[in-house]
Amino acid sequence: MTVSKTSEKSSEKPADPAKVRKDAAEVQGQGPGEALQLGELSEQLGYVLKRAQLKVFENFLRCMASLQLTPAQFSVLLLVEKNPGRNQTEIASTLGILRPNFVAMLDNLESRDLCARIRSTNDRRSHILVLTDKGKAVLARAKKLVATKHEARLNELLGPSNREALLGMLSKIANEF
Amino acid sequence: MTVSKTSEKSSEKPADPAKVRKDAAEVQGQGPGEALQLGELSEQLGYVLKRAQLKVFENFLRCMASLQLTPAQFSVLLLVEKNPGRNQTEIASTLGILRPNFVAMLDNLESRDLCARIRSTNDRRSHILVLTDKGKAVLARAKKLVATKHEARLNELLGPSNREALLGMLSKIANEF
DNA sequence: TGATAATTGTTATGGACCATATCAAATATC
DNA sequence: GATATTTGATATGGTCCATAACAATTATCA
Repeated sequence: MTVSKTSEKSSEKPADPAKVRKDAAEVQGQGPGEALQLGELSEQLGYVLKRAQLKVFENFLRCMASLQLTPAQFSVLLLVEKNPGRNQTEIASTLGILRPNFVAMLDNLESRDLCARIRSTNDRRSHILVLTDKGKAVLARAKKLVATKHEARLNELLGPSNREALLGMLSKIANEF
Repeated sequence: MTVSKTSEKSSEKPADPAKVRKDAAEVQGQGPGEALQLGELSEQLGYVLKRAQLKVFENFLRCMASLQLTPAQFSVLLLVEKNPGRNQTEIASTLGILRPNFVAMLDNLESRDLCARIRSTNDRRSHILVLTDKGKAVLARAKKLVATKHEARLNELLGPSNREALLGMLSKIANEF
């Protein structure tokens, strides 16, 4: 990749490899040799938020290992249980899942006999979604696992009132940001 | 996909399509026709956390549109500025980025003349990372944008003390969960 | 010393997730 | 009844994440 020395749009000096090597030389073998300084990174909301989310999902997956449910799948089952008789578009869109991507997800859940697509009699284009008996049973077990292993862990880490405050602030961000 | 009716491992009744259709019939055209009920979903930490994170990243990208910096790229620049003279493995690992995936990221930043790889004189296997002058300038502008547009938005939404509390709880989750 | 192991940056590759365009069937609109 | 819209589905491409493998270099240690 050849970069013209004078084609930079801005008025800044062009990159000077010699200068960069000189700067780097002053820093060779510097640093305490061990832990890096996070610096302002630990004050960036996005950074901390992302890392917390990864940890929470990781823990969720561990808690659900016996049921083989991902967070997304769990949310689909919860939503279908609460809103039976809705079609794919409605369920997918309220979860922020695009319809094309929802197809494979439902194929998976249906192949495991957790939920079912039924052709609507009102509108024969759409598929009504319902939980199967097995789906209801699995979801019930999943809820118990989440409550006793996952959310309980949160409570012992933050305390119930902090956990409630955290949820409130995150909801506010999710809805009003 | 043919599913044997009797091959289920569990002792539950096999899937009964007629039963499922009957259950679905009771629910055809049900629901208020409009908004779905989120139900327990809005109490699931993982769900709210993920949605908040998406919103925050989305806002971050809008604020940084003029500089074309993603959250991940911003974090790399911040960390290299704070810890000059470290190699790729060190920077990548403290950010939770796997070394193979860090290569393309650095190719990008280097091609834009924001940072540079310098062969270390101590260990000729490793590449020392430093910001270029342009990289330092861009990062300075990025910090200002983040502070005035991004984090300021958070403050006006939550208030400074809540924002601080939120950061503390998220850090706790990220580090101790 | 010299043979072997470990590390660094890199490439290749595959999976998961996300987004867009497009399609046939069914329905809505006019 | 012609046209437009909606629904589920397929194909496809992009991004991010994870693993295996490789050459160059350095560390280990017999």
